[in-house]
Amino acid sequence: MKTYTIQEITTLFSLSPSTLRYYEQVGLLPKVERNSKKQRVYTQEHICRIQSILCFKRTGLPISKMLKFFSYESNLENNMDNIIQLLSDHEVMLKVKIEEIQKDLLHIHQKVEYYHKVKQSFEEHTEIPCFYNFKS
Amino acid sequence: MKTYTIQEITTLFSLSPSTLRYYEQVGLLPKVERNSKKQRVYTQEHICRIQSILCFKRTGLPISKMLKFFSYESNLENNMDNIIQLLSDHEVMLKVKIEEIQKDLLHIHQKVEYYHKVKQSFEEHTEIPCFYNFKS
DNA sequence: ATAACACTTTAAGTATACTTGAAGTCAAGG
DNA sequence: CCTTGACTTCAAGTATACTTAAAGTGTTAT
Repeated sequence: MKTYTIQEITTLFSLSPSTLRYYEQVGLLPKVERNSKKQRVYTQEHICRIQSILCFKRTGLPISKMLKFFSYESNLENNMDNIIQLLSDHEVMLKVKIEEIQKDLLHIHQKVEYYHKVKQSFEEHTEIPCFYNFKS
Repeated sequence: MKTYTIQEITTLFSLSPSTLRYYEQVGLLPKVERNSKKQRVYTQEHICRIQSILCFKRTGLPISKMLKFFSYESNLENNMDNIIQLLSDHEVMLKVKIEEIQKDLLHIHQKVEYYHKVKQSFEEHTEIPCFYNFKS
């Protein structure tokens, strides 16, 4: 089975060695075996786990909830409802957040456009447009 | 001109009084006038500013950059390009992030579906489906 | 008058997620 | 042999964004 050094993992995921050790320490990564030099040896399993962690991280799931998720996962029979609940909650939260951010993106885009107009008026010595009106 | 107490602002935006004082302290909110009791008196201007702050906050712009933005805004003539740069960078970053999060949302949704299936198989004593395969 | 209430200031504390520093181990190369 | 490089541990430090505690002020209610 193919294995990976900590360096290979850091380049694969743009994570620092410290972060990987930290994730292991807090329990996000399960037991990482060591080679004869006591150095960490990562496997495909770890890679999958890190992908999950980063997916959760990008979407704003805190480490505490990731830990819950993985603990449910490791004892699935007794946590079927818990795991579904946790994931569904996160999914719902995320959908709301995406909607919010998309509205905010529009606002920001309108600000960019506004300042482009202001710049133009400024360069042409014409009138400066009214300030962009924030409507939430 | 209509004015607002700190309490009114907190209920309007679901922010704590401390947060509002903190925002003022770090310079996110410009000079807040006081009444005879030395209590803060907020105006429509502050409300607009808070809306901007919260928009930036939701989209992940750190306070340090908000401060830059507002300082550029208060001396626009000399910062036309700076303000456009800052906003455009944020806009680009945000678009990338939304795409990322939408992919992640899909993954999470698939996990939810997977565990629903697992639950079903478990209840019906049928076979448990293969683990959902994470493809980034 | 005295207590309650709504604010005030200042400094210190908290949460989250890392990051850094110091000191040590081990195999390989000059 | 001794240095270099890549790791190791463990504890302490950092960044960001608040939050809380302690002590005080001024108007209102009993």
